Amino acid sequence: MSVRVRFAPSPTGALHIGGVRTALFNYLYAKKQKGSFILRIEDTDQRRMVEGAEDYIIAALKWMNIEPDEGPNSAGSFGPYRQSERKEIYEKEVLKLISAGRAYYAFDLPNTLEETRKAYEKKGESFKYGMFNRNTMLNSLTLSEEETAEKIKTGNYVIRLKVEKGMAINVEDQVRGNILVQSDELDDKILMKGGGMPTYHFANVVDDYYMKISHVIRGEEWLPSLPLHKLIYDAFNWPLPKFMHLPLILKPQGKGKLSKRDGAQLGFPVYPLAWEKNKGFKERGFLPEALLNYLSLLGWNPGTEKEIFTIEALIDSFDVAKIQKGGARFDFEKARWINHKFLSFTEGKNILKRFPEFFESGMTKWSEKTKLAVYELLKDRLFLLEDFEKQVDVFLNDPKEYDQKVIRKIEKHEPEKVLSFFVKLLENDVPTEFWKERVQTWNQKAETPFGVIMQSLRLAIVGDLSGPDILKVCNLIEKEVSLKRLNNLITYLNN
RNA sequence: GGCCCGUUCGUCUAUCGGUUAGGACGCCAGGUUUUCAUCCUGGAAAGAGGGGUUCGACUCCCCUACGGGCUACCA
Repeated sequence: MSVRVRFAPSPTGALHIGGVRTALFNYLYAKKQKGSFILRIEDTDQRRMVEGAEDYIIAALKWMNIEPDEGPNSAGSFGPYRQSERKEIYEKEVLKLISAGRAYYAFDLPNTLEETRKAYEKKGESFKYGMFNRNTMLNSLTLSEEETAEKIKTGNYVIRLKVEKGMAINVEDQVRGNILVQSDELDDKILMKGGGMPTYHFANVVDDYYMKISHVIRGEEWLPSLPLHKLIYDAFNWPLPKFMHLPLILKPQGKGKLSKRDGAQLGFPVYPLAWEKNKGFKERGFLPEALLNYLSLLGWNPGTEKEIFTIEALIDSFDVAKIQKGGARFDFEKARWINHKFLSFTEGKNILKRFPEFFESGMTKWSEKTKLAVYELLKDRLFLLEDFEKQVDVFLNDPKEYDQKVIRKIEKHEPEKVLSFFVKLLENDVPTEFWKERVQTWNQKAETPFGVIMQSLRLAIVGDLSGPDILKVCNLIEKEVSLKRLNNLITYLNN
């Protein structure tokens, strides 16, 4: 049997980092097993739908290059891939359950149930619609056939799974092993909501069956409903797929799972692409392959000490047995470091071509050759592509102020003379590669420490003691700019 | 509250009964560099607690604690 996995997000907002990780693990498993990766849109809650969310999900997967083999925008013969377009299937299937006595109609009003629930809570108990009270509720088990038929006609009903008493439900999770739950703990979950839409649980099982899903890889938040899902499979007499529940991605600090808020508060992205006012990993300058590399390490490890992986290497190394059980905290620093690694071994040419948006402002007049030379000079200093903007500033703008500590340091060594010396070199068009030896000849008696000479130059060009090789910088900026900056500092020192 | 899942350096993790408990991020120190960053070398840093099982437990079992998830006509 061929491996078919699915990523099944709800279009209730942007895909966040946890969803991306789930998609990634599905993708890796599918590719590793030479199977298919399917995208299914779980849009059964029409009220929570967010416009643009589905497009966002598809665009995000595309950016990360983990594109589905089947899905609403892809090929595939198991469609439609949106649950809202599969209503007839669920209706047809749920009827089978009713005639088999495994499900029943229920007519209790939502607010009545709500009140009951609240009343129970007040007493410190919890209300479960199910085996212990279904005989006292308004449903096709308590009403006569005529009454039931009458109520069904109004359309105001839900369909509930009839959970049998006293069963031990045993389900296997590939990551966690056997999970045992007593059916008495379960309630009669709604399968079909009023209005004819299925609930997640029902649609999920039906679709996974129809789409011949072989492995369900999803977040740990679904683990508690696994026994319920098994009951639904059993009610149909369908074989179960294999299940793998992934550990959750937790906040970097504090309690709970990573949420959208954490990103805004702690200054890191939680979305692959920009969403609303939030920058995504893309806009911050992550290479998608670096993001995936980092995410792959949250809840999985290769079992070796290697931790930098191309996507191909990831597919090759991926192993379900190495999936972690405990939740993993998100660590932005490490994500940045991995991006830095990718930047350092990816050819500058490719970076410039793939991410032109980071190499535009102020640089438009530069030739491609200059851009590349500047990038190569700066790349070791970059962790995110967005860092480039700050780093490139020295090439674009004259220093606005001078580091006073450096002024004090060079003051006693006649910096004007040093600076004038460099002015002369420039005026005579001496190539920068000869500057060092010219300095030495000029300063033969070593009256001025070499460090001070270079620092004077750096101060004039940069404004402080930071940045890449100052001679290389001088080599790349125009002669006039260097002259202007040298003269600026001379003027400044004279005043 | 109930049910389920989990717990090794601050963080991500290796260890599948016998190790000086390894690696990585971050941190600290040193080196390289005209400076900063990169880079290189080194360092500090961990088995939640208590019971068992065993010649021997981080590893297996139980209890406790802590953390997390679920408990909707949301997914």
